[in-house]
Amino acid sequence: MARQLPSSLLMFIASRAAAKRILDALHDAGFDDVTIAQSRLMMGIDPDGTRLSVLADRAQIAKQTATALVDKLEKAGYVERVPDPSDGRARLVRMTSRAEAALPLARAEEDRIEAEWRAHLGPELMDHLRDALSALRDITDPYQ
Amino acid sequence: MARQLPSSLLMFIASRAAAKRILDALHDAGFDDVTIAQSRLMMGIDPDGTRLSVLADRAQIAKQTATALVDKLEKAGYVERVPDPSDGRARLVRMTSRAEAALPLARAEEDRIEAEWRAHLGPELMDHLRDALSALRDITDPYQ
DNA sequence: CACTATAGTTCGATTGTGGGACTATGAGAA
DNA sequence: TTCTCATAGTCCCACAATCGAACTATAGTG
Repeated sequence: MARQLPSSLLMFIASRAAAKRILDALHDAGFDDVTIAQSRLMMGIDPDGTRLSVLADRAQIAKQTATALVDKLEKAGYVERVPDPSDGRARLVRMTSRAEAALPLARAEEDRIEAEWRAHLGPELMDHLRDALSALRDITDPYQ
Repeated sequence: MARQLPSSLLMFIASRAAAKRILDALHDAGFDDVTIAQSRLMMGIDPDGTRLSVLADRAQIAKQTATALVDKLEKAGYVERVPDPSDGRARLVRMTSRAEAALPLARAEEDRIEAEWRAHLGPELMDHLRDALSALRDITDPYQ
């Protein structure tokens, strides 16, 4: 009998499948120049814009990496950098209308996945899953 | 009120935290030249060795990528390539004693994480989590 | 003012990734 | 047998992601 796969690996498998589906949905809708890492960073942007270092923290990447990702997102027209009025050193990364057009598609695909999972597991087990994952965040997410 | 994070993102957060801990444990034990992608590939190797294309399927990467990863693992002394007696085209990727020395450490850290999660969630919720994740694998893992 | 901390960028190197083309071997059909 | 096609793996090449280190500009503090 094979060894039980660790929970973390099972999570990895499921989360990768979901990420791939969301990215495919975006690509199919014409947003075909965005990558997984870029979309992950973009999901951290607040409506009024967010500093790059905050985005880096949220995505748990170095700020040099965030700079590179924002460079590409900016070149592709998804975000723009505007001065931060409250601090001359900082700039706010803000979504453009292009990103705001893509966002509902990503959310819709997320919701679709969530619904499929609920249908597969049944409502009760799915609720347990969400409870467990939310609780785990306390001890696995340093930047919640 | 903030939007609920999708389950898949919560899974991503937790699985990344676990992967990082396992990798750190290996590094601390002197296996400091292995990377996450490499260890992920290595976990797919059967005791008697596994073909490269099978490893690529299991890790869901292209076989060129698997070739590159095996090259590095081989150079670092974790795996070796031996001819496949049943097919002259194929070769079997096999763990060396170095990899077999690292494996229990990785498993121990996995078990430790699993135990901590269980302690944090309580046994009942943890069981529900495992049930849900195992069931989800049916619809998210193309190579189970 | 001087000193230190912070926000962001640039440079350079490495890893991971896959498309395309290629070689060698196996398998099956004529 | 020979021809044809499929498969296993590799090589070449380009690009994305990543981060350490060093740097510039601005802020804050005594």
